[in-house]
Amino acid sequence: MGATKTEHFTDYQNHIAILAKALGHPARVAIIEYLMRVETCICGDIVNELPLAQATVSQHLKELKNAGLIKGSIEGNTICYCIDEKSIEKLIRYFSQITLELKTKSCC
Amino acid sequence: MGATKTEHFTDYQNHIAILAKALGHPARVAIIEYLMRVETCICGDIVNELPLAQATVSQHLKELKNAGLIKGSIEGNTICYCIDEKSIEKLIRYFSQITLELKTKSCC
DNA sequence: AAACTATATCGTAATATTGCAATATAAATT
DNA sequence: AATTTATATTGCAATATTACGATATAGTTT
Repeated sequence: MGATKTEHFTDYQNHIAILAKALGHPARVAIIEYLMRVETCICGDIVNELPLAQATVSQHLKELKNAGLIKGSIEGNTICYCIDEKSIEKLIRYFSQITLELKTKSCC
Repeated sequence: MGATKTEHFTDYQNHIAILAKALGHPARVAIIEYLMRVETCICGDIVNELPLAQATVSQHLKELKNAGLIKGSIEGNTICYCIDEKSIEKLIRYFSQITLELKTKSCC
């Protein structure tokens, strides 16, 4: 025991959880916000932006990438990381559906 | 080392991360969806809905509650858990802002 | 080619999460 | 009051995450 029992849940539930989990760390939230702010994708600066070691930032970027929240393309020496808008939109749709559904219910 | 360095991030970043982290497990996503679906808050059934032991479900409920995603009110013997709409709306606002900002950028 | 720069990976320690059986608590029913 | 029902807590094992120094990889510059 100890590992998440993903097999008991739907693909959709697992996917939402993966996206949410990737955003479940303030450093990764900060990375997303940084990528949102910068005009160009000069992404090496992410390390300088964050109060974490380069190895740690690289690991966080990897997790965001694995979750599909960002995508990175090699640009010579550097790597250009960008937010994958589609995943953010999926989250918006999901949460919007929840609030919409809640309007029809009378609870607490 | 090993623990998240929350002190280096803003309250807002930490709060978004807390909300996202709470949704970062398929069981908790399933709980939210169940609470969204049911008309009344007969919430003891959550245990029956999920393929997890009662103790595990209780723990997941606690985490959702700590994050502020759900609220529970004691109803005699049972407890009535409900989604806290405000936290979902906060997430919608947050992600909407991100996509809005991205429209003004040209990236990847 | 040697040195430099940017990023990833490895190894590892500290900490957190997941899951559950067993037990505790507390209200409801008999 | 004893039993039942609903939920929470405790304790613990398995696993995952977080963080970082050290090292690897690969493109760039000199």
